[in-house]
Amino acid sequence: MPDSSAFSTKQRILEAAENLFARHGFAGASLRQVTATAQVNLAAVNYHFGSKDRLIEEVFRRRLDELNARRLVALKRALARSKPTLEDVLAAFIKPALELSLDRSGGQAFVRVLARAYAEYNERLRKFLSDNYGHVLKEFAAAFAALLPQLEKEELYWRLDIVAGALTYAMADFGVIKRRTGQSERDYRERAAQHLIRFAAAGLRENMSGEG
Amino acid sequence: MPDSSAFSTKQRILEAAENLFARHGFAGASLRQVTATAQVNLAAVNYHFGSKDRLIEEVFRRRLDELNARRLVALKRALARSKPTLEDVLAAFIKPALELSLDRSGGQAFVRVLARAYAEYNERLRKFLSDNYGHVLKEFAAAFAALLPQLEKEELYWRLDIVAGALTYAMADFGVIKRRTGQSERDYRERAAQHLIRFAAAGLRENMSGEG
DNA sequence: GTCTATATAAGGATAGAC
DNA sequence: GTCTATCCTTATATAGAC
Repeated sequence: MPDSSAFSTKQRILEAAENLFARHGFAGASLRQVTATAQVNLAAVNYHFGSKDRLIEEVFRRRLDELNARRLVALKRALARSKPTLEDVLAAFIKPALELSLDRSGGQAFVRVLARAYAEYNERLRKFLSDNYGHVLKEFAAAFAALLPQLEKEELYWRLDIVAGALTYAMADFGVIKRRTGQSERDYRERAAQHLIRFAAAGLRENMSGEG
Repeated sequence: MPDSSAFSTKQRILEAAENLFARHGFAGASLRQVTATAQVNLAAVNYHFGSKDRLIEEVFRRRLDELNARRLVALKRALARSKPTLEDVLAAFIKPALELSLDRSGGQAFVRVLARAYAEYNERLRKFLSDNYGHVLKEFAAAFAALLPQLEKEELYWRLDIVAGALTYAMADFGVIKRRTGQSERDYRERAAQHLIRFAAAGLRENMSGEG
């Protein structure tokens, strides 16, 4: 019984990998660091995952399957209202990510891993994410399009790209804001989500046909 | 005369490094790849820069010294107007980056390197950037604060964090927007900058004391 | 399913000739 | 300032015992 924890070897590897990928990137974190942190044998990674690339994919799959399922449920609920607003749709996208980031074990690290992925050009990883989760983004884009019918498609996509960048970084908490003393992590992050939603809604609604 | 180009060994290393760091990240791009791409000897990196870490810093310094100098000049000009607007200050920040991204050699790669840096936790790199260029961000923050006096400081910093994320990713062109056929790179990027400015201005102005 | 041991490649860095 | 050759470390991956 070599384990020093109640979790399985596979689980511990995933958790260690998530943390180290968040801190050092995919290329920067080695399997030796991962297995040492997880307190498992080096060979266990290849036994359970086959390769480093497949370990990376599993780090995403473990969280994204549930995250995106929740987003789609929330989107369906939002659109079922009599008068869904932009804020409703934005919240359907953001709040599941907020909840994930508050998850006791590793959620916060994972949103940083997501931000890393956004900046990666690795084709294998991009294809994996696009193949498995691209349909979620498509559904949200359609919902935004329905709520902003006056916008040309190209205009809408511009704005959604901007929103995506803002979301990715804000959720990953790369910024410089200091928490107020005594403010809980949950309060802080809920404020972050509220700010994001209002900010993004204002930008999406802005009428840009007028000149500035 | 082993060079196959008119540029010096040092220049060629910097350009190759910039490109490879943009595509593969700092850990993901090896010095062997860099020197092979630059068509110089492997040992040249250590001779000219001392180490990989210092090469990374020089990749930043080469572009950021000028970029941030231009930003400060533009900011000074914007604030010298009789009634400077949010859009003026945003443009002072964004347009120099736009110009850089249109630079013939490597500017586009560099804005992607910047986006990589944003996601890095590497303490040495963060300290280097903060020590050398932090004062620029402080000046812009002060200008925004003066234009948005009704906002609490924490509120303002929230929004600037969001803007920073949006800018970083949008300038790095990580999104999915397809260029219209026949649209030049310059036209495309100038549209991007205009969108960013209007979007960010709308979000910064939004009155969040009301409930949504 | 987990271990040790190792194959094999690639990494950063340097010594010393030219 | 540039080269070759090499040191030493670290990397991913696997073979085979338990």
